Amino acid sequence: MPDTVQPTEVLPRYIQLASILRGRITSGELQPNQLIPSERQLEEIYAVSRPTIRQALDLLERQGLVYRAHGRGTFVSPQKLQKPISELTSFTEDMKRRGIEPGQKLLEIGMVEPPRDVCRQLELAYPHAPILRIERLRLGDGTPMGLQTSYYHLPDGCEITAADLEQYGSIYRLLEDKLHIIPTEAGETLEVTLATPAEAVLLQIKPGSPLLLSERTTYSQERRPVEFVKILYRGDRYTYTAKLTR
Amino acid sequence: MPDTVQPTEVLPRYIQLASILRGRITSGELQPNQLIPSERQLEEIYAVSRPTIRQALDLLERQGLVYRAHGRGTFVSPQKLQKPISELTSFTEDMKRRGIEPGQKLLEIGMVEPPRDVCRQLELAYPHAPILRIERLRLGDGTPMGLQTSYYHLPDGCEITAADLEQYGSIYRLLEDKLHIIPTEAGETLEVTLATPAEAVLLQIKPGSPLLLSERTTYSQERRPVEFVKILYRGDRYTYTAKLTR
DNA sequence: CTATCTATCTGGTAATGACCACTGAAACCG
DNA sequence: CGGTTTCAGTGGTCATTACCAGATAGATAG
Repeated sequence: MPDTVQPTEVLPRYIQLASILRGRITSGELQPNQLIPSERQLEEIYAVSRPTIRQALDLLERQGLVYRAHGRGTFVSPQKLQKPISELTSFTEDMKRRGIEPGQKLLEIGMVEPPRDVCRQLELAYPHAPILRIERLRLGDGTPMGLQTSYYHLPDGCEITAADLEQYGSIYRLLEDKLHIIPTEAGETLEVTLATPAEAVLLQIKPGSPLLLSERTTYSQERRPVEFVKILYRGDRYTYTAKLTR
Repeated sequence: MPDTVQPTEVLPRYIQLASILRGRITSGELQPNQLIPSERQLEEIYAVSRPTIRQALDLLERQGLVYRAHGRGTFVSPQKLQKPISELTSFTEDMKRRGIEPGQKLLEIGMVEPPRDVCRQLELAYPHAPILRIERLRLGDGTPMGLQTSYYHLPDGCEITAADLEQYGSIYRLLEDKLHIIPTEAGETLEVTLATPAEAVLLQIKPGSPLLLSERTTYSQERRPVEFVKILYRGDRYTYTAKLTR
């Protein structure tokens, strides 16, 4: 990691500067609640203007790495909540962050006529021509964690096959790299249900066991609904975590 | 709502401008996906400089009201997700937003020695001197929705009594107005549990019914843990909603 | 010695000017 | 007519300058 801001770099200076400061924080050089150099000092240290400094600090503040106090200075946040803001992650990323080896078992993939509730979430007319449906068993360290059913409404001409899914590993990576669809926003709801016999078999639990049902609609960068996902998590295995800000 | 930006106002201009634009969007004057005036046009319309315009638009973009496309312009977001970002709300606010009349029944209030898990969340030594504990039954339209146990670690000399709670209605309002503690950040986890006999009686459900257990630690503006809350929601009555962004 | 004032830090807001990168449509050329 | 180039307009980045407002410590007056 360079410790100076290079005008020649492709990345904007404020992002470079944010990376440098983030590094100094996560490395432990700057301790929690420690006062960091003032904006005018940073101006001299890194030879960039104050608006740029402020843009970098805005970024770090939104990421929860620093907090500012008018008249006193800018401080390093206690690392506790330095994690994501309210992150949009895939199951795969989520598991890795918890130190659990993610896995999956493809149960079914194909084109189906979307049911009414799915049409509503994806803002489609009902009935609607078949769209992509994927049903997967999600594994954590080899044992079943959840049962996921996803529907994708893709632009015309786009296709996802089982082979693609195999190759990219993550649907999100596939969406981004191949189809240039970048999920940027999602609405999620969580509620409690009880396992049906069929679900119980797949998840290797008793019928009637409590499950955490997550429903998520994901939107592309143009705010079009792209994906609707239902995941049934085993109540005894899974904890949902979020970070809230005001 | 004034439609010009006044330098004399107490509020910063970029916030005034954001309010004006927000009003034009929520009133329906600006339709979803409609192109709004360019930053240079807004500069003339509202007689403020471009950095101020951009600050206002940054705000609206983070709030999900508009989205920007490099080289094309700024557009109104479809209102679907115009709701809060990932809001830090109290049970009271939450219920009101759903159109349900919130209510509560105070079960117990007093100073107790915090158990180990509470100490850990509030970053206190264990054992620790007694701190404030409040146990309440949360009602929605008069029927039990959840059972809430809260612990507060307040600065020396601060006190909360049952009378205070009655007067202010919301603990958060009390914290802000009386103690000048503004909750700004919280970590929340959600998981599934089953009702114990005691809990079942209070919530008027059968023992063993599935519950949604929410645990939240709230931090003040100085990132000190202030509050630790456990809420057991009735699984058949409550749905948790969140908005995620990347 | 205490309480107040003030100088001077801090971050917050704002204007001005400049250049870059991306987009899309009009103008151009084969 | 069809494909290409050009260019004007958009948001993205950055420097410079200025003043305001909250916080704090040292100077000052009581």
